[in-house]
Amino acid sequence: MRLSRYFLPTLKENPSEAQIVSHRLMLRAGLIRQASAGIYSWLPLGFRVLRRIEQIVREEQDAAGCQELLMPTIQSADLWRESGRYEDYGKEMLRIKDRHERDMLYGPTNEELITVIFRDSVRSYRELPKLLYHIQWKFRDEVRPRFGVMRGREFLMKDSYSFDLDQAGARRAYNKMFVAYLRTFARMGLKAIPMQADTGPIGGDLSHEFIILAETGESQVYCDRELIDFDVLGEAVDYEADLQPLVDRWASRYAATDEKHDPARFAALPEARRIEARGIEVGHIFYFGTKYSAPMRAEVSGPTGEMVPLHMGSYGIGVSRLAGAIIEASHDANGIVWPDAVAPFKVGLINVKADDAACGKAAEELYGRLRAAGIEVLYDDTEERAGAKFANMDLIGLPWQILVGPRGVKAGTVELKRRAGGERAELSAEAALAKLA
RNA sequence: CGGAGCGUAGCGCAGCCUGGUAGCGCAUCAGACUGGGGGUCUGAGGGUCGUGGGUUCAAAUCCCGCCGCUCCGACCA
Repeated sequence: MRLSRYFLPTLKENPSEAQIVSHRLMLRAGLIRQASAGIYSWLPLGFRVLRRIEQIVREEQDAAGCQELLMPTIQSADLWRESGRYEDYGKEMLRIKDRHERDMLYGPTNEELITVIFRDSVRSYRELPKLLYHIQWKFRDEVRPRFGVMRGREFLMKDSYSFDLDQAGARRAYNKMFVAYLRTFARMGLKAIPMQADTGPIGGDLSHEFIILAETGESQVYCDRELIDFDVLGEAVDYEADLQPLVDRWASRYAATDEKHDPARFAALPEARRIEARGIEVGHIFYFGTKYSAPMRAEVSGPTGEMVPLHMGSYGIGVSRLAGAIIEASHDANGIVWPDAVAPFKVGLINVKADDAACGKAAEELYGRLRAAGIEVLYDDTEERAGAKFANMDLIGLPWQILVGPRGVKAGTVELKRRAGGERAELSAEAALAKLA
């Protein structure tokens, strides 16, 4: 993509409404624009990031045997009256009326709808277990939206739902999601730590929040430092095998949010291993048993012929929140530092001297070769001065930069710069291509 | 839902207290000089001062209502 043609409105100064670093950088780097309080438009560069994140989530859900579907954003109030949550949910639920004065709502979550879909279609235990998910916009009318996309009212969420005959089955589904979540966040370059958590208004008795550590986090968290070095991507996972040992390896270490914090257990850790920090919740998994299936009569015939209410769990990842959370975890004084896996482009190509014919030719040629090699490149072919280009490229945080300048063109080299760490190397265009391929 | 602010050009802000018809920096446009970390000079364009009402000879400025946005707390993915 040529920057001269790309819609990338970056800002030199910090917008006054943005207080935390990820929000400031998302506005400055041209990723998002605010539409109203807690509601954002995603501009081309931001949307690319959002789709990257979404795709990683999707791949890991699919790998764990979860099947994707898509439910609507608007739901009928009747559905929620059936579960009893229409009254309980309070003002956070955006209630609307259609032209026939029917009560509708913009879905804050989808337990009711998925339960009905499942109830109406599945009759026998022999069709279990099932794991379903979708990635859809949600709306929760927060009293106080803040921190940009980290606590918006409208947000993109991946929510999965498991259906099992009994608690043991639900536990297996829970474990699958537990492991899938570890892998999902690790692939995005995040250290997400599963922590025991309150189940909140959704109910249930088994729940972990996945938290990444960041100064601007909204929750106070406590954990064992060794968790940070656990590697989950290094080993192959067989989702059909017993995942309990892998889950236990994580779950047995101390890690808890404020509400579940046990000072005595925490104090038992050696001091050097105690981490007390702020955290951002990027995922949350629940087992909630028959909380919805019982009142909504979502039952199947069991092995002995009797009707059995389904044991369910739900599993959420804040997809749009992750974009902000990743920036909170990965930035420096000059801007965003995208982890490779979620970067909107892999490399930014800069023609350092816009009016130098030889530079222009070399840059154009390299741009063509990068594209031919299938490498996603944003090519700054504008007339800006070198300094402005560098600052802008650092701001948007692509993992690699290639600088084509008069010095290198003479010597037959380009400069390859790693955004994270800032290491630079002078090498031939071929070598740079090989390194990025 | 309690408390506190803010709304003036695309962005960041001054002017308001003490009323006299709007200004600065950046950005934009034109030209020149420049050319490896947001450059310099010259010139130009761009604002119903959030909105409705009131006071006044006169309102960005004073008073009242409304709308929007932000921050702290409570709440929450």
